Amino acid sequence: MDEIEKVLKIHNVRPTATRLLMYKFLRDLNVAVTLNDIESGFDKSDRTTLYRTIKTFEKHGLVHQIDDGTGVAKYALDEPTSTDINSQSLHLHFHCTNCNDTICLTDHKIPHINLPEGFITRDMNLVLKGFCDKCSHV
Amino acid sequence: MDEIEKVLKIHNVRPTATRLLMYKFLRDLNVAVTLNDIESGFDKSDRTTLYRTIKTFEKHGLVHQIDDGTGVAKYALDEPTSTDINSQSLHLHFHCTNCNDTICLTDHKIPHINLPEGFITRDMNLVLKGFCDKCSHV
DNA sequence: AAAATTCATGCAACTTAAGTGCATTAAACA
DNA sequence: TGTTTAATGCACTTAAGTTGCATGAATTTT
Repeated sequence: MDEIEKVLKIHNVRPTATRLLMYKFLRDLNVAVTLNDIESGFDKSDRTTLYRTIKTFEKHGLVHQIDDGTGVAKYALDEPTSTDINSQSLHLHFHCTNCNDTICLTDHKIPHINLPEGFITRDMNLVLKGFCDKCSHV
Repeated sequence: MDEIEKVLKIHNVRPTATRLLMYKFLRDLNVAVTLNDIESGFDKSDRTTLYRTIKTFEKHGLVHQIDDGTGVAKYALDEPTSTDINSQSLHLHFHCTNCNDTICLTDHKIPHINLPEGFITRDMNLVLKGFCDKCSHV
């Protein structure tokens, strides 16, 4: 059985053709993608199907959504090694304002923040903006 | 002359009726508001005018836009004491997933992050999510 | 002060992304 | 095989953001 097929099944996602293709598509990139990016990579499939596919992935912990401030949702594969759902979201993201790429800095965790009395933190989102390694020395 | 009128003029914004009202509206809140929130607070004005007004404020450093992950842009007044434009954006924001309020934690700055070689940071956005002080002890 | 210019406002329309309803098709299971 | 459950595709809707253009108000120039 295919490797990707295994991953999907482990996460309780039925391995249909579209899903296998989308997983491969995401895996072969190292940047987060919008639904439009995905759409451009697939000739056949309908936009709605792709939308629902990525949402299915998200619900089952295969991808996480990233809000980089551009106003358009992006998605990136979770680390396959991760067991804890919440640890995924606690890494930070870098958004290059030049090439518009957004990447996961998975080994950069968000530092702890002390909040005022009464505030309970359940999740955090940190996006750094600037020039990525490809765009900084141009 | 009105106090608000002075503030606008200092920032090179002509103090029209709509602008004075919107400034007062924002000042009397302690949460960030969406364009819809603003619209609800004004019977008379047109949506476009309010949109352009808040964008004018933003351009002239009177407000900053906050992206709290809800998908809708929010705005909050800058600290009037600030001289540096960039220091405004470096405080962090808290978004309550219960009441949907988003507030500026102006005296909580974003800690420094060491990035890999080649990355240049120009801006950062940190949003903590969870329960605010009003919603946590319910 | 009148004319000219610049800026603000209001209305309509457009764009883009996100999301839903429903019928059809495919897969899984009893 | 027949039944049920899930996935897909098409059409349509919603919501936020944004622009074009004509009108109205304010500021500047003559």
